[in-house]
Amino acid sequence: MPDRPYHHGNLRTALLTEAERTLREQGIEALSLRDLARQAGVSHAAPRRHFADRQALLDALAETGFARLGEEMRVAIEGAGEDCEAQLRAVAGAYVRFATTDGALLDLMFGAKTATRSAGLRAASERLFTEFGDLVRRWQRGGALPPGEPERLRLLLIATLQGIASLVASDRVQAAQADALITDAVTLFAPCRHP
Amino acid sequence: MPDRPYHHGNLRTALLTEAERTLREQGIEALSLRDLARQAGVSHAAPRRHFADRQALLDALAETGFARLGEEMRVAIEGAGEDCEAQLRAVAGAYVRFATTDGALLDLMFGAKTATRSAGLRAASERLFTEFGDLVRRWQRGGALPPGEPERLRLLLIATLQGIASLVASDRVQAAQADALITDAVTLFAPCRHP
DNA sequence: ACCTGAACACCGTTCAAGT
DNA sequence: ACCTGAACACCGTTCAAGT
Repeated sequence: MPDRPYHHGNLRTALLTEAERTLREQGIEALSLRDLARQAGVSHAAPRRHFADRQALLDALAETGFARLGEEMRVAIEGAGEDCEAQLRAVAGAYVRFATTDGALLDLMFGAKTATRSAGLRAASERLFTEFGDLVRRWQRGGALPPGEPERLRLLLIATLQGIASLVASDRVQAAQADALITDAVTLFAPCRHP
Repeated sequence: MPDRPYHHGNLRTALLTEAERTLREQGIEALSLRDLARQAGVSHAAPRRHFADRQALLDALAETGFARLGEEMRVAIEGAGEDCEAQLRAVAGAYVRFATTDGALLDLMFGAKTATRSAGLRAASERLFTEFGDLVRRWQRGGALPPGEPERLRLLLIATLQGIASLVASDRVQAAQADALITDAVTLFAPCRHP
């Protein structure tokens, strides 16, 4: 008589949750399908039902990463009030916080050739990028960003945030330095304000 | 009678060269010490003399990556003439080219927690960052960058370049888009030129 | 100093079989 | 539909021994 039901019931979610934690605490090298199966209390072959291979699990992790980053950005904006520059600063802060706590996950999200790996991953990534497009247009109207083609400005903004996040995640920039970096970036993007 | 000498003679370099190629052509998942040893014609335990473990090889790869990126930047500057803005554009172009051809290597160079992994890697990374400091000061004098603390501007410039490179390496931005992105970035950094 | 060969524990993946 | 258990090929790492 087994002390757990034959069907786990929620194996896919359990694997992803545990994988995200292992990734955060021990890095990607420590992430193994067999180990995850062990921690979930299923056989090593069970994950195969939910993820075709290890790469599929990593893709799914990146996918949820994009969704969570988007969610945390929205929360940051809501807490920042009406001022566009404050919103921009808040989004940058949320992005940096994400990089600080989940640097290895960010690697999975923006690693080489990640854009076209799976349909779900691409879709999640594009959702975030589309959201940035909306934000850029709003912030242009509010005067926190200079005029110009929103699509081009959007890519430049994402690149800047991702670059700052990359420096933070790789431990080349500390928390205090990151704040200064965000300030400098916001000033740089602000329409013609530097002396 | 062996058809090759007992001592390889140049195993460390041979392993690194082959590893860089495999990384470029097949990605990091395909990189195995045993496979590299096979291709070099030595036993699977031989690489141990030169790299304590797999991570040490990856660190060494990242280290040579920083050296090569610096070298390619210097070459780009020399080919750009005296104009500071042309030099800035050339450096950005070299960085993007590096990201295009060696995206997986760039992941190793800027992945989570890479800054403090080995002394050699940290030193190589700091050499490139120091070089950016010199460039920023020169470009500030030449009018391609706004005045202000060079150390802060340096980080913002590196972040922007690294962010653009990240979008390129992950296939979220194509070559033509990358050119536009560089143009926009140079314009953004140019002292008060946007309308 | 540098490399070999055997050994160990671990992993991803496959597949026939079970519930 | 979901999971098990055995099997296979591969890997990183260790170590006594060889040249």
